Amino acid sequence: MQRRVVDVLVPVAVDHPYSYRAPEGLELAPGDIVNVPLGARAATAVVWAENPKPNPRLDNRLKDVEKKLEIPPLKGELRRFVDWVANYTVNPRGMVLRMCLRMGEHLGPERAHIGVRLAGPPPQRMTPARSRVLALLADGMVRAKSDAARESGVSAGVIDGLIDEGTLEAVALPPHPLAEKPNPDFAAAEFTPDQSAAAAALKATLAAGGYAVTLIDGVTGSGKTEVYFEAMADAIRRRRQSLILMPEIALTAQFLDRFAARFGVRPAEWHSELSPRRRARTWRAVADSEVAVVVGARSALFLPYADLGLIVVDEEHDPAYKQEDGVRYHARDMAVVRGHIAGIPVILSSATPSLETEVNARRGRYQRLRLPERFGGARLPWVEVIDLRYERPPPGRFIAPSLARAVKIAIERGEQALLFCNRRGYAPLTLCRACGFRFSCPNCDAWLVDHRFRKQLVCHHCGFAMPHPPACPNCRSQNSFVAIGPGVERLEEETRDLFPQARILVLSSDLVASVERLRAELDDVAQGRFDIVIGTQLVAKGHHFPKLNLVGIVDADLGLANGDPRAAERTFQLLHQVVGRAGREEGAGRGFLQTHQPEHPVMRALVAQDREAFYDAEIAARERTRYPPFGRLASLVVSGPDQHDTAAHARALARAAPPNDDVRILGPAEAPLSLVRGRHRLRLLIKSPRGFDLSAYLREWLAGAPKARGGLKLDIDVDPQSFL
DNA sequence: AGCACGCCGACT
DNA sequence: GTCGGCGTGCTC
Repeated sequence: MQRRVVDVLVPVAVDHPYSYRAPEGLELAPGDIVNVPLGARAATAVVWAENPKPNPRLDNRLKDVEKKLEIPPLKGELRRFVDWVANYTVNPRGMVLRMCLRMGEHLGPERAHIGVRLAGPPPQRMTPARSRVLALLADGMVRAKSDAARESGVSAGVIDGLIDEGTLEAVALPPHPLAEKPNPDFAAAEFTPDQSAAAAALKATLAAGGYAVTLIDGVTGSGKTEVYFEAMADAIRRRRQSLILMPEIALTAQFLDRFAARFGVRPAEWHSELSPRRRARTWRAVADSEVAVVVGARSALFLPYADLGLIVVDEEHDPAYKQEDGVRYHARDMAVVRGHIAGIPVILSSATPSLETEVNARRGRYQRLRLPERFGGARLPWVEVIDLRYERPPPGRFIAPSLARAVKIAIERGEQALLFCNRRGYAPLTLCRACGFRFSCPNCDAWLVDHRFRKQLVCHHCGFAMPHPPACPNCRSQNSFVAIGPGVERLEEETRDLFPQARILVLSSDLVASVERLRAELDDVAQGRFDIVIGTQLVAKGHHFPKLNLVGIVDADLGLANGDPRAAERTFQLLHQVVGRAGREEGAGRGFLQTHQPEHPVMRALVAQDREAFYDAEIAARERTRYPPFGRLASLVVSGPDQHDTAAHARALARAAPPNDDVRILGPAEAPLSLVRGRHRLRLLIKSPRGFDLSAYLREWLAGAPKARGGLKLDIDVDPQSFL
């Protein structure tokens, strides 16, 4: 007897779907989510295709689909996206599918919420706790059991007791929705003429329908968000879903409030810190069209939207959009792909677009909407350079006198100052004054960073930590250690010394106890409860601090030192963003850049506020060197515990590369971090012309290359963003 | 990614 | 003699 066979993509590291028999009476179509036996276990997987003539060689090995889940099927749109991402990033399709199915194993029936209401005579024995409950419920209304307990200050046991006595009645509550429907007309925004024009253009793009990419190119504080909210309002009116991608969802409390101010309710959130239950509910609600707007981190791209109508990528230039482990993908680029596949508009928003996006806008592939002015007439900060070659901070100090004076004036005026230093800890290097010994990580090719708050020397790459030893491990000298270079903790010390009266807050990811705590601290800053904030790049991201009028960049050269082709672009974007924190509301902001190279194009562009000149120069340089977006790159990193084995494998890999006139292979060479977590790393860089199918080339190469085994590992990164 | 199978060191 | 370490390979 012949039974129907379907090809099912399983969420494991295989590229091709497996064939399963459909049990009698089970209708299966592509996209259906099923349970299948897989080896010794069961897996939740997705029917990828019908299979009218299954491979006869598999005949006796075919297993049955166990069951079809009562979940909306994955749309063809999402399945094509999975195929596309897997192919492009050179990953097994199963691993990409797995990202779509990350809803946890909590998709069972919703846990019933129980409510209680007054339903019978008072209990035989009355107690103070019981009377408080009865007083609360005297109005006869239904309350959730947990609410009733909390509001009357009793434990849940008291409520249960009253239910047993028949005084209260338990009633099933309908599950409360994850997110209320946003109201597109809840609050009309007040717009500048530029904003109105941009919003109108976006609405026209939406009305025209179909795929289109629009760049909202507006200075910090110009109200880009409110502009794309108008497009979103239209999407809501059309009853289609919207996705807003954010680089770091944990820090977006203010954003959620702005959304609520415009639409009356908060949007659904999607990020890694959701509890399993909430994750499952959100996933399901997105698939069921119960959620109209999702604000999420990059993984939200892989949600099973019932009817996605608009994608927004906020701060599209942000490096956090690049997923650096597992399936390596760039969420901005994949958002554009998803928009293309779904045939819907994509909005990219930035004050400092990525070079890729800038080039696409200049070529007219993307529509550009400019918002050149700050909302409410606020001016962009005035930026000046402090040339550290001439104006030196005192020995062992990092704040130049003129910056210190500016901070003093700012806090005397009751304004806030931000000192930016993109280095966690106290000092990036500790050495022995007597013998020159430097503390380095035993597992990595990196210095140990002095963290005085934790009282440890810490490796930022592997987490290795050790207490400060009393004497130099090399020469036994006592008290001979010197801290070299600044970190935020050291700046705090210096700042407390300079401004003993000031209220100072240090914001650094390693000092953040929890997301909630961070949100509270950011709120404290916004409320003016601190005078000086010292922070790493944590402070660069979209927070609105009304009283902040002064920004000092302590080490503007920091990001320029490494040999990364994107170093200048990154530094420009980061410093621009940080400086843009100043003067968003009151008065005119000022920014100071402490630098040893004031003539560097990045510094010049920031001081002259001449972004175009910077892009012109950077685009010309990329064009000359054939770096992205004028050529393509992939990186293959071979790593392993033994240096010689690793190097031998990297060389063997290089020898196996198919000859191709379009492709240049550089290396293997020691990767910039040649040792991480005890693993030696060698890198091959593959350069090709724009438009060349690097993914196909890599697949062909790897199919004929020796496999990495014996502790060796190969990491493939198509379009690498960071060279570290 | 799991999970089983398999081949080498320290234990009841 | 077995228990268990994790390296290797397969999953329709």
